[in-house]
Amino acid sequence: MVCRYSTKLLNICVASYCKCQQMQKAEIVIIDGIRLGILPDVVTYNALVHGYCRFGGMDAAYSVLFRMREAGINPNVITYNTLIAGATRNRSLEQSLNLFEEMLQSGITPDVWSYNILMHCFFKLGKPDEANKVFQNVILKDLYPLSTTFNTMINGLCKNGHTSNAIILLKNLQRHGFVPQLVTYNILIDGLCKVGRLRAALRLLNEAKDLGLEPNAVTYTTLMKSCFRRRQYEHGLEIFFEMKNKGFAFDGFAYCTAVGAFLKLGWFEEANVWMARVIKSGVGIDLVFYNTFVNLYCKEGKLEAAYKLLDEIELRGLGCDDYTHAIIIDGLCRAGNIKGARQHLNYIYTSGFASNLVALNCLIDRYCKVGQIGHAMKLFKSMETKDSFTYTSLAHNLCKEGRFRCASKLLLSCLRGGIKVLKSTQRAVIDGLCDSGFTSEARKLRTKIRLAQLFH
DNA sequence: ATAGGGTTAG
Repeated sequence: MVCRYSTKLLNICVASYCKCQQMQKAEIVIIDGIRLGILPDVVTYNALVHGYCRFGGMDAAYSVLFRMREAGINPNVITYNTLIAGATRNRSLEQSLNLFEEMLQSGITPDVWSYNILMHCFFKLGKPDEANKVFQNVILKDLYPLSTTFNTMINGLCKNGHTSNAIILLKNLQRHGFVPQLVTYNILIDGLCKVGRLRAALRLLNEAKDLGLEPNAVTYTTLMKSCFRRRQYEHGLEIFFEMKNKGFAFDGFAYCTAVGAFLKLGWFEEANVWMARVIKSGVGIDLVFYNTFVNLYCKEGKLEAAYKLLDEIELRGLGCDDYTHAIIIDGLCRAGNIKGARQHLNYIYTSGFASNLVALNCLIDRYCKVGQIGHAMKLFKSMETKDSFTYTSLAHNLCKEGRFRCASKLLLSCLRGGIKVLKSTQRAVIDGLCDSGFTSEARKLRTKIRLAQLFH
């Protein structure tokens, strides 16, 4: 009895250390406990698995699974749920599916949470149909869906480009007695903002307020980000300071959003001040925060400092991601070191990274800006996927050189790929064609752009 | 433990 009680205390200790990124201290507490005769149980190991999934990477989490089996403790459904969710969070989606299979084969019966996590994983894989199958399965089985189950569905639909269906689902659920929570509203407000349906988003915000739900930090960050996306910086910053005045506990999300805006505006002093405040405030320093910091150094031209941060990211076991590398390659390009940028690109390819569209776009843009359009075109032709950024960079710079017919051809292939062309790019090419006497070509291009928009 | 944050063109 005494021993059970002690294990409970141990678990509280371990869980709280794991929560605040102090994995080493959590391990020390466990060792001290064993020395005193207090043995860790499933709950202890589950807390460790959870901590490592968040802060130490999946390999560290798997090693806990190994350790607990060695100690004669069997993983339970919570262990697997934590691992599956962790793999999903760490972008190892295939591993999540394998783990689910492994759980079934170990004779562990999945619970509602397992299915929620599985749904979430399918949505992240871009397979809404598979997620929906799981959803139907939960409803048909004798498992009671939780409000989280519905929120996961609504969120997944929004993230997979089916925001309208998400709204329809909400209305249907409401007819069956589902009471949306603030989370539900936050999900839909963000979804609507991202597809540009601002008025609908504000309607939902008011609906939430009418139900007595007070907007929280998530709501504010969502609205702030939506302003920055539309380049309404003043309005976005107003929301940022309103958050502060209302006494919301600032977290990394709000800070990174605001600093991102400062960088876009070129307000480096402001960005530095806020980054210092974040570090002082003691909020968890995660990969997104690091990436924001790397971006700040790159934009200031402090590449040495940026590289030091990359080392720190790896040292902490967070692992640089596509964002980090795109930011550093852009930084090298801006510093005029295209050779270094290409070397870094080769380096990430040999480290097992897939092709990085944003980094390639940065290189193309830089080649154009230094007048090496030939190099830009060569890179362009080697790319399997392109986006609006790729075409915009090339088209504008071709125009600058007076090569309007070439730019026109490019826009047409862009339209064929179903990629939108910015109004300013259209104008640059069409006006250029007109001014250099290719009036009929200009007319043809305009017609084709309009036709493409009709079918969009 | 379902929601918000970080990269590129004009």
